Amino acid sequence: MDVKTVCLGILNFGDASGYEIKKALEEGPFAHIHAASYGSIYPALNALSAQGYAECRQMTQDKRPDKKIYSITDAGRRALQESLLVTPAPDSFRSDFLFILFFAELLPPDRLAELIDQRIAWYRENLERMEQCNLESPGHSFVHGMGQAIYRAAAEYLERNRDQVLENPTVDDSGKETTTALAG
Amino acid sequence: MDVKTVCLGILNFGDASGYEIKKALEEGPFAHIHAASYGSIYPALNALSAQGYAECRQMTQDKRPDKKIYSITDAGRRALQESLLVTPAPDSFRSDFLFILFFAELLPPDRLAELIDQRIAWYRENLERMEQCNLESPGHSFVHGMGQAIYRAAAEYLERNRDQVLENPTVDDSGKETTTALAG
DNA sequence: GGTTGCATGTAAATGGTTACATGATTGT
DNA sequence: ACAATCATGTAACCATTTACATGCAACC
Repeated sequence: MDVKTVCLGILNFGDASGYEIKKALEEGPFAHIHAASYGSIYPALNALSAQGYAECRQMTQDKRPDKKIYSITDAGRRALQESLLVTPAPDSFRSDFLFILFFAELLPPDRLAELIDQRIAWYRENLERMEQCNLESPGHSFVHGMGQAIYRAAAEYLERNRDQVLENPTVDDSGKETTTALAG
Repeated sequence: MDVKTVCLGILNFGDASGYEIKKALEEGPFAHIHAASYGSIYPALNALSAQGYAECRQMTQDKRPDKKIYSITDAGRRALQESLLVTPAPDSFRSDFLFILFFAELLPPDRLAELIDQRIAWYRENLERMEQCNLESPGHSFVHGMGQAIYRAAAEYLERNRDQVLENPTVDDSGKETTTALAG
């Protein structure tokens, strides 16, 4: 699912500019599903226009820079519908946080505590923002609810196990022999 | 957190070959934290050796291709510890599944059901595999437990809400005017 | 006077993945 | 006979990010 398809999907919800698409992807309804930078959004919108999947009208604004509002076309709607039918690629997930946590024993305990507390705060903030959010479609509600369920579980886990991992004394690994223990 | 650092981290757990590192990343203890392909792992291991962060010894095996077993060096351990102290980049997450679900109304109901059921099965399989898994360090247990908590929440959510989203009649969007509704 | 928000865009660099090349062994 | 597992590596390709370029308005 490339940025072009993502933009098309957002346009299917309503007309938008590149700037607004970015916002939808980071704070709006599509937050945490697929991030993208301006460097990929603007070229994607140009490509969509060139293919006839989107139309663009210029908007001169008062006391604001000009805007380019994109609308999805019938061809675009058809293309979107088609791309929704392909087998979805497996989720791609990368977490520096979890990677670092894996080596909890190698971290200064106060740093570990800071890391976990920041993460709890992040989940809580997002949960709050998500709760006061108007849902426009069944699909939106479903995905939104799933996100909340996951964040709630993550936050609760961190809160419950925070002290346990902090109490564990930091292992002094000098002279510790390394054994291959990667299976399972 | 690039593939080089990830390899270094895995080597800190124990000696391994490139092939074994890949396995650790997809089925082993590091599964679902950071994926990588051979095309990035092998060059990373070469770079690690060139920098003196890892050492390599050739292993001629019986009835198997030769192996190159890498070990982390003291310099490598120091480099790893340093990279664990930097502020972690925000998690990067991309889900075709959630993106598609967002447009549940545009999908054939049977396709929607198939998608959700496959996903539930995926979570359940992984949960089972994770339960019968030996944990080697406090960090490992912590991350592992968090992964389980999240997968359990996701699976339960899908099971609870599966029928609700399927019962919702598919909206016929012909002639529906599009309004900008991306905020919040 | 500095930062944030609005607004669009490009070029270079990055950091990967995919496909290819090779080949023995074991299981179906 | 065919697929899968083990095992390493390269080169071409790809999508996307980062940094740069520009500029006005509002707020503190």
